[in-house]
Amino acid sequence: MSLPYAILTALLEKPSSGLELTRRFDKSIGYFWSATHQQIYRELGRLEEAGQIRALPSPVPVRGQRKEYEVLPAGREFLREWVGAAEDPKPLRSALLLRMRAAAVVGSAGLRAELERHLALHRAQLDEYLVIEERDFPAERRGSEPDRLRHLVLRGGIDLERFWVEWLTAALEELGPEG
Amino acid sequence: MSLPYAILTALLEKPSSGLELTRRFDKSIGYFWSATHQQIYRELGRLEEAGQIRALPSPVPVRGQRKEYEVLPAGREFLREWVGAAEDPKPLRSALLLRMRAAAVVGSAGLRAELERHLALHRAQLDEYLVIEERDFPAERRGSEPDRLRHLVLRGGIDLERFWVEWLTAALEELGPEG
DNA sequence: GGCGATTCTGCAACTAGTTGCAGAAGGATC
DNA sequence: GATCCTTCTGCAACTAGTTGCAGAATCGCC
Repeated sequence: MSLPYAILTALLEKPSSGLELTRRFDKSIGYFWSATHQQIYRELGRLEEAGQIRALPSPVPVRGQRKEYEVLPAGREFLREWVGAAEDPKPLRSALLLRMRAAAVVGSAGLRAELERHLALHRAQLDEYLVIEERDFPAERRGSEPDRLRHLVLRGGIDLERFWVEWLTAALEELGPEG
Repeated sequence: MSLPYAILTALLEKPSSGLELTRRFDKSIGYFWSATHQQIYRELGRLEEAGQIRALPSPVPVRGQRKEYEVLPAGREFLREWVGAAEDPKPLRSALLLRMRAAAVVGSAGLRAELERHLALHRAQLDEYLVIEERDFPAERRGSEPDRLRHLVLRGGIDLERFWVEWLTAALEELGPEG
């Protein structure tokens, strides 16, 4: 649903082949909209079909050969329209909150270890974000408008991870040593 | 993926028919794992098939007639195991953060109104949660273990909404009056 | 220059979630 | 007692996302 827009954004930031995109979806843009290489290849096909991107001319267009894509004006316009479009937030789906609720009914046996594991994962992700922030958005320099927007996005990621770290910490405290 | 567990939890809290479950998924348990009536009916069928729930005996088992389901011991055990199982957090997918990133590339025209709309929605959800908290978890009373876990879940919802309210407020400030 | 590992692209088949619609039951109204 | 509206259940068809695998190109190594 948002995948085509994610791909257009990524390609505008830098024209890429399918695999390059896949790698960039493992970090950077993928922090906020993840995708597998399969989804990406399929969507590249659709976007090309729709005339929103094109493969840079290459000698032999055969299977197994890398194709670099760039965004066409129609694709840029398509993305521009989406930025201002109305689209309701998707309802929350959190397996972890759900599990806690299940634990209230059938008991919290074994939950503690799992919460600790998630806590470690979220702490790691938070650290990763903080490194990126320090590298790309140093405190002193007040960047351009695009820079400030990108920083805002990263800030969102950071505060979301902080939320999870805090919630998990509180949950572990509440569970006590046995849970 | 988590839907069967959500349904088992809901049915353990109270045996219900498909439609009752659907209504409860529009609030309460559905705040953390939403589902449409279609998903619910299909999953009820599967769970019954698998011997984890059963329809309470009714005179005429025909189409169009309400069926009330209850959880069988196998279903309770199935849920209990899931509570302690290892399951990685799903990567984040936020269309809103993605859009902000797209705005950094193609401009933020029209985005402001959308952010304001989302802000209002998140504020409303937050208020809803706060009313529930006051009703079900008054400050003075320190509840039982299950109560405390349920409160923790609600707290998660509350703090997530607070996060969005704060992020959206910061984003609107950053965008300035034109965006 | 032949061989094996890796890179890059993609097909096929699957599960999860969504949307549109429709039929049966039962109550409300005249 | 016929008609209409609502409730409840469910089928069918769709879109989105995931998983497993496989073929072609390329690169490193001997």
